[in-house]
Amino acid sequence: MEGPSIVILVEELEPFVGKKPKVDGSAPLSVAEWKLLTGKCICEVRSWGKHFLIRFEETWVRIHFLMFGSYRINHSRGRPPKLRFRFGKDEIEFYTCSVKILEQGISDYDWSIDVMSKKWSAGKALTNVKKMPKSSVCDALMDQSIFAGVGNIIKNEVLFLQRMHPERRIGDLNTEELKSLVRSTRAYCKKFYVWKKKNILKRNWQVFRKKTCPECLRTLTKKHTGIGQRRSFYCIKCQKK
DNA sequence: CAAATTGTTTAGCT
DNA sequence: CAGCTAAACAATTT
Repeated sequence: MEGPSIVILVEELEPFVGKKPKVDGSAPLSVAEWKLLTGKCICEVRSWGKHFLIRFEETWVRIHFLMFGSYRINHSRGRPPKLRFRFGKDEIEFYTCSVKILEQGISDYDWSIDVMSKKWSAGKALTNVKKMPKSSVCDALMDQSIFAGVGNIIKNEVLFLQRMHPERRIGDLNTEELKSLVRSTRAYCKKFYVWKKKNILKRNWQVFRKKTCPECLRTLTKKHTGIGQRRSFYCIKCQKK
């Protein structure tokens, strides 16, 4: 689940803000931690990168969906959720996710690196990315301390839009190329959000899980790239090293 | 149906 | 100690 999807989740939960759910689930929280959520109302929901954040009065909860996480609103999967909120006839279930109580709240979050945030800063992204000249662009884009919210789909699509090879080194790019990469990443995240909401995300994928380059019709290369060894789909002709 | 995967954390090694 | 690697986790989709 990538950043834009979490923003959509926030919107879907807005109608429940101010309400007091019955809370349960199989998440491994201590008795004391469960107690922090029971009988409390949801005061606020927000996102930071791939983190979904819920404030129960004085307590912040962080849900991270990792690779396989999902959620359902009034449409249970019929297996035990990690976390469940029930409001009268409405229920929300979160599956296969990590659930954490944030002891020190959300004061440590830097909103300026969240690609979906109003406070996002292109300048900061540029400064941060320049600090890792030895890294491949594919790793830089996936670095959550620089581009919080960017995942493997966004990485692949942005690199194709930039006609940039995933294994190019940050240090080999000039400032204009880096600026363009940073801006394109933000822009694509916004598109991802719009397309996902309209349910037309997949049909807009250019290279992710695709076989042929939409530009030259050559067969795309499929390779695990970078330190992260995440799958990259790219065209060796259109995306030069 | 086997394989791949919208991801991160932690332990343990060099 | 910095930096890397393997392992663990987990369930749907292709």
